[in-house]
Amino acid sequence: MVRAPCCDKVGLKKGPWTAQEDQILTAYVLQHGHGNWRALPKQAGLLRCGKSCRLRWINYLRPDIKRGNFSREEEDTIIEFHEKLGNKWSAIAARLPGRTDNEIKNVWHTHLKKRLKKKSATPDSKGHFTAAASTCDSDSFNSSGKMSPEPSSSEFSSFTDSSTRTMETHSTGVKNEQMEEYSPESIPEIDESFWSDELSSDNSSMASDFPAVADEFQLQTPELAYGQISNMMDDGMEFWYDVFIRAGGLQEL
DNA sequence: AAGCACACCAACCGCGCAACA
DNA sequence: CTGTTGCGCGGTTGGTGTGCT
Repeated sequence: MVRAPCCDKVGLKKGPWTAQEDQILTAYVLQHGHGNWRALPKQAGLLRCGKSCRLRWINYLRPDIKRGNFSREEEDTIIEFHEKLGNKWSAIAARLPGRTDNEIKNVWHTHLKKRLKKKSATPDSKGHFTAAASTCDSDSFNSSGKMSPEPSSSEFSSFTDSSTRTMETHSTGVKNEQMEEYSPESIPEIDESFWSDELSSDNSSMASDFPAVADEFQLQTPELAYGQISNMMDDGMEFWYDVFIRAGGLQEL
């Protein structure tokens, strides 16, 4: 059977999401749940296809999304399960709470594949290193047939670069239309404890305001919901605060 | 300073599958 | 059984930032 592409309707928007669209989608999903993705954009007043909305929500807007650099443990988990499962990114993502299949896929293609190649590289008889045949493919080489440059400072320098940029920009739409309101100095630096489930006493005391949010996202506790939302706010995205309030996530201020 | 190549990642595309009428 | 619909997955693309020459 032949199915028309889901985004073929004239008037449906494609490309990067704007902050306003993010806001509308988030508010709608928080209030009503996603239910039927196909019908959601129409009901929410978005000029997007349901597929696009679903992708945006799953890969970016979900409050339990974990951003920032991958820990060594996470990298090892990805490698381990990729060995077992192959390119089953969703299955691998299921082992890494807060990480999306898309993110894992990107990390694999941009970092871990190279890392494995490097590991599997063996010196030839002249003492030169060549990639093992089993892991060598065309994208190791540029058009002129030379090896792509490896990170210079350390094997994982690109992870640091990646996380820094991720924290600074988040997405094209947010960066362009929302994040510009915040100077880089105004955005607090975020350390590893940012994503920890360990809660401060502050979080615990405030968390009673977040049962609805915790329930909505099947987070373990209201404390966790509060922690995640606080993270967003700390990240300079104050407009999320309004979104959650409007969605009924806060009982009172 | 400008141009180019590369790295990164958000988003799109097409397909397969399951549920349902 | 067949066709339709919706969802989820994996592969791919395109835009943007960064670093090098």
